[in-house]
Amino acid sequence: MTDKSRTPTARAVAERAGVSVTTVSRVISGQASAIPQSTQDRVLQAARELHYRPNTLARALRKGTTQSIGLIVPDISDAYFHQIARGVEDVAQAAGCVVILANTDRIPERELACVNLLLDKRVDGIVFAGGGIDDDAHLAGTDWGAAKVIMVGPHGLPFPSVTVDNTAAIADLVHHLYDLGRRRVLCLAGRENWQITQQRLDGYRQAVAELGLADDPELVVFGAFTETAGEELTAKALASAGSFDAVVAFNDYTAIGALRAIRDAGARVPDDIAVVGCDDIPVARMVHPALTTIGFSQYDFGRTAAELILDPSRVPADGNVTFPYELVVRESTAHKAGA
Amino acid sequence: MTDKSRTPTARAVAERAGVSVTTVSRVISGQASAIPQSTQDRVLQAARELHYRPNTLARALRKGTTQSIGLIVPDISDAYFHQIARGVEDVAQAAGCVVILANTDRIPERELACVNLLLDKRVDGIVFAGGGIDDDAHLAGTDWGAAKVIMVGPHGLPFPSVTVDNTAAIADLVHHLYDLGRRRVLCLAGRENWQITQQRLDGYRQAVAELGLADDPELVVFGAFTETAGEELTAKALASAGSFDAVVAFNDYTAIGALRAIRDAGARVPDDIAVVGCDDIPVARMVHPALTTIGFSQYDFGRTAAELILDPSRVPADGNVTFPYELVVRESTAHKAGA
DNA sequence: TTGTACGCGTTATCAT
DNA sequence: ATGATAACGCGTACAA
Repeated sequence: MTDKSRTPTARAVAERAGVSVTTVSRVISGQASAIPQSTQDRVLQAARELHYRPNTLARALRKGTTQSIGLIVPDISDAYFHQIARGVEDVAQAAGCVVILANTDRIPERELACVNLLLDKRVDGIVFAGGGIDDDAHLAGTDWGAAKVIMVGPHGLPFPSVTVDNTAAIADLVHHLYDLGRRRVLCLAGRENWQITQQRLDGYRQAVAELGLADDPELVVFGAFTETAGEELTAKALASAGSFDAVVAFNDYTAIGALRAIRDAGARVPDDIAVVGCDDIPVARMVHPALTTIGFSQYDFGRTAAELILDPSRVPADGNVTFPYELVVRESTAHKAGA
Repeated sequence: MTDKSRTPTARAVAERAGVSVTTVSRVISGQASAIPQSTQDRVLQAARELHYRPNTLARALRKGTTQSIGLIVPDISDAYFHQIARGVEDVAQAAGCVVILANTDRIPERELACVNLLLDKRVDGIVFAGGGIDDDAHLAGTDWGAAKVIMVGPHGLPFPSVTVDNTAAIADLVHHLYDLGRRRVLCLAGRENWQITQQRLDGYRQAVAELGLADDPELVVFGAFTETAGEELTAKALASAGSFDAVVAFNDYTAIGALRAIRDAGARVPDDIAVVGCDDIPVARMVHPALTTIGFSQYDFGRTAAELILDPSRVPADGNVTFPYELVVRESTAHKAGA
């Protein structure tokens, strides 16, 4: 009576099929090259009857691979990141892998804690999305073990990454505004210590210099990538800073906040003030006026990152995959009223 | 020279500290009730020097608990579900657990595959979100092993669930439309074989009967919970069905699609046609006109589901946690023009 | 073609 | 207060 009604093991299947556990293992895991069909059938039959499911924990312990990918994001409820998550999960699921999700809120301590948690779970790889904070020193001392790591966005770690040319993208946005007759562009730039902010800020500054736009320090303000932050920063700028005829936000949520602040102040978009965002998350085209922004596929970011983890040989020599982006013009930009 | 530069094990720590692995295990996992501080310090010191991290796989194999929660959703890139995901992950992370994510697209075969994948990973529990399909027969034969399961939304399985009163919620919506003078209400009802659709449809039908509203079969149409489906169904109804002066969509995305179709047809919301959605996802208040809808906290759904998994003793006797909802009135509903 | 036996890294049971 | 040893369930040399 070994039947303690526990979940069946390979041993149980072996007994029932009248073979050894070795044979069971071989049949189940497909290395049955030299096992006659009759034996295989008997094993599979027994396995089916017992509802046998191999214990992936034991297998992982033995083989050193867990068939799992960790996904670290600032916030899964941010549209930018759940598109990435979907891409990672689609690729993983198709490969029989599982995705472990962790949110950091862009807090360095939490980033480190999440990395360690995932590493403890012996994930085969980690997709780290969101871009680096300062120089990512808080993660520099980490022993990543055998885990493959792919970064999504700019960062300060020696791992391959998947990105777009953030600097050029923002520069294009500013050129677009210039072409519409705008000369004073308020910049809602994200947090100053985010690498994504620094890259995009480079684009803003390059374009401002190149086009001879107003270069007023008061026109560059920092804050979170949220609607609330965008609204507050814009309201404050509207009240205190010199006037401006355009807003470039480094994030669509922030731009949507700006839209609201401008409307609440009684000004019109785009007639008085043009507004552009960045990332083209799905809401960008649902708001009113629909948002002009920079579009690229976050879903493909996720897919590609996961594919590189599953097959590191596909990582390009320089360690970077750069995706194209496009300027998506909608209702929130147009020629300046009376110009 | 046992140093093969592999990741250090308890054995390595034991040798360095001059104790046995048993002692190491006790100190590391906190069962050190009877071990003198001096010994503990030596072990902890050695562990720190070697950057020792216990192998959670081995621990899980031995203890039968993985400190992980599976989360099954139709689509993580749907706002409804990523709020839930955030709730689950917040609770899990605080408890030192990890969340494994799986998308099903509401396809029965994928639901089953995801369940099995998670069960193979020996998750301690599964949060199954999205509501049942037909009677959930495709999952009925599953051996859930030791996993605790919590359903989010209506379903056909013998597990506790977290929900709102979907029937009453939709009925309230229809009453609201009635109060505004609307008498012919188009119903965009989700897929006919979803349990969430059936519950909400009950609410629509009850209200229609009670209020004596137009009870035209053509006014009830079925389709996915997407903006596209909402747009197409509404456009078709606008062209073929008798006229209507209101739309009740069982999902905000669907309602947003309706908004677009109505605008494209040259009619005005809410003057000609009032539109309501359900769920109050963040976009609902960002679109124009802002959407009247039923609000409740998906985030709390997620938190609660995770808490019930971590502490099953908190499951109520009847197995159900029902959250309150509220009618959120915005710009998409108002008294009928000329009424 | 199939089986025996060991090890993956931990924790629990019994000793001492 | 501490240690030896046997599991947990599987994969894989090595034998036969």
